[in-house]
Amino acid sequence: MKQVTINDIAKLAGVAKSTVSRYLNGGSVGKATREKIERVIRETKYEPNQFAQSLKSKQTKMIGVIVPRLDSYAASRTMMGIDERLTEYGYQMLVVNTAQQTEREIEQLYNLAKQKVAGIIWLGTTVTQAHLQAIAAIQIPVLLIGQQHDDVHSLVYPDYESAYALGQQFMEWGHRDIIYVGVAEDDIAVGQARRDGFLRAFNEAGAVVRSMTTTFRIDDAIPIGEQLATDVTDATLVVCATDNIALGVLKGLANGGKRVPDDISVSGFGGYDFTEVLHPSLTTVHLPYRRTGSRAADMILQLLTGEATPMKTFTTFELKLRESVDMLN
Amino acid sequence: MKQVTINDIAKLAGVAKSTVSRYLNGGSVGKATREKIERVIRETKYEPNQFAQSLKSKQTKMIGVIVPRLDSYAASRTMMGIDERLTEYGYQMLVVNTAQQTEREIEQLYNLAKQKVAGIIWLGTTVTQAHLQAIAAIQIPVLLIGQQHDDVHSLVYPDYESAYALGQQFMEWGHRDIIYVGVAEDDIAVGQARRDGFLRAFNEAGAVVRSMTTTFRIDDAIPIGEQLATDVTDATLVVCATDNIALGVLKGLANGGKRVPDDISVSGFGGYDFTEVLHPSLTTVHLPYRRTGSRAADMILQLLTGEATPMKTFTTFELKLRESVDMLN
DNA sequence: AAATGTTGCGGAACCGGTTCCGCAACACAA
DNA sequence: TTGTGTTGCGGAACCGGTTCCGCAACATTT
Repeated sequence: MKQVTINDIAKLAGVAKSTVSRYLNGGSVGKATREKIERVIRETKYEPNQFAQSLKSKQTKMIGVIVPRLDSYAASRTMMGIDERLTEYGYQMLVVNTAQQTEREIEQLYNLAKQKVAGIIWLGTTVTQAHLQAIAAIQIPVLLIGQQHDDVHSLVYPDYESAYALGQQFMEWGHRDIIYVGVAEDDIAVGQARRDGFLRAFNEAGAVVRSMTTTFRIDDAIPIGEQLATDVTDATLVVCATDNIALGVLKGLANGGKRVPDDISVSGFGGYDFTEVLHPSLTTVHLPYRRTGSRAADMILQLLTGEATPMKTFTTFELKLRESVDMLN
Repeated sequence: MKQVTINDIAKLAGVAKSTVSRYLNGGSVGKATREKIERVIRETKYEPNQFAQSLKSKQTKMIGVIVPRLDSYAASRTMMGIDERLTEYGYQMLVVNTAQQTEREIEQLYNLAKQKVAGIIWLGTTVTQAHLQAIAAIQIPVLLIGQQHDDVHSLVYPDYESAYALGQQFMEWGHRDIIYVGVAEDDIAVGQARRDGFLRAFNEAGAVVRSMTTTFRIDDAIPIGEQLATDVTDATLVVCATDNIALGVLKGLANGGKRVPDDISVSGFGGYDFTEVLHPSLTTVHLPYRRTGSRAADMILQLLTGEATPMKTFTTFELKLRESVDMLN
């Protein structure tokens, strides 16, 4: 069960180890020797030691992936997409979790660099100076998903545009008294872009909006729904910044005896699979997480080869207009 | 930006590199030299090269985690738990995805061994001879989660017992005409143990059971629900082998105009978070995925140190009796 | 036939650590 | 003073690859 080394191969084939190495890396090797080496390698099932290789080359066939949470739908789907493509190209995905702590993101950037990953895909929530500094320092291609910054290659969701589009749809359907449930602003994409997209649509139509803030956790949104159920309000629609929030709000409303969409409409954002099988099915924006993961893998691989790659790329989106939002007209 | 090496440290501190190495690994070093080395290391921010270390030691501080799918709730939660604990102990998690293909599990066992992970946590679906052979061959501790086999250390969910308990509860509530929606038998835990647990409870009470089989995908369960909605049947309860199946069945029933639990009851299995916020909230069995992940991390670390560890450990479970199943009496 | 170019291959150095071995310096017991 | 243990440290080998350099053998040109 001992490791077969290049020395063993060399000895068995009766050549120098440098020749074996050259054979493995496509250098010039004569026909006769090539065949000898080939045979020995096949027989011994030789596989090069990756540490020895990396020690010399200062590189690995790994792409680091920094995720804020392991158990978010978006992160899972994105990881699937990344992994799929990476595997095709003989790369491996090294996932590191930051448990939503910004400092850990920075820590992990350095850490991944120490581990000599070939590139890093970063599912970001916010971009700070410390991030940029780290990225500049580590000298490794970094691709940012979900947020944008001029100094980092990024693959971004059209949060603003899709929120605007969905908002316009709601306006068209006659909703004019809206409750918006968002998240804190330090998440630029979700906390700001989505909100601003919606607000623009609402403002353009002259709608009344009441804004509230919660977290990404379902549980925190339930009381908001309950509150809304008891409030005396003329609002016809609750617009939520994520599907999870919508889920909590729906629950809260149900707890308070309100029916959706008969008493009030609710929309989500993100397009989790199961939003379709809810009853009522949830109106939301579908973001192509998985495909985005695949594209991210493609892009980081491109960056590795030094190919020209646009700094910023937008993904598509798709409005899922379903039962949870009523047409008033 | 160049790597600082142990040679640099040795030179700067005016000692031999072996001394530096000894200092780093807790060997005997005099006070004066220790302080010199300490200072130099601090000033240069020296960090040992992991490849060089691994090359010599034939080990890494990584634990491989083999998962069938990256986007399953159970897998995500389990990974969280694993990662949490591993991080505490200075280990890293290397996740590999098998996309539900058994051959890839085996491939990955060998692959992880090649990468010299210290241990492997395997979220299994089925245990074949090829698996056992691989595990024996690679000479690395393997911990199996979710399935069991006498020859492999395993951490297993009480699928049978919890299904039996939940089934008994349903019997107590007076359900006697049951539809069971399960998955294929090649998943021992889900396809067999859960089913058998339920069936035992149903049989003991003399209930009538009709069994159906589907996949783990929500979409595949929808037609089943729809079918059930139109069928002329006296069944009062649909028992599903997973929450996802329950979700699909619920949708199908809703599509067919059936109300849950008024017209018919539905139960799930797994205890996904959002089953609680569904309306109606779903009766299910909660399995402690996250904690199990943490325990798995503990156990694999124990195995590494050669500590005695039981071959088989059961986790707890918790019945979540909620709105989706009616009490008939 | 001599000069020049090409190709195949071996030797040695190197990547950055760890570890074994042996020597020198010192303390302590006899 | 001599002998015996410790302790601290340096030198060298080693882990398993890659790469540079140079030499020999052969092919090609003049």
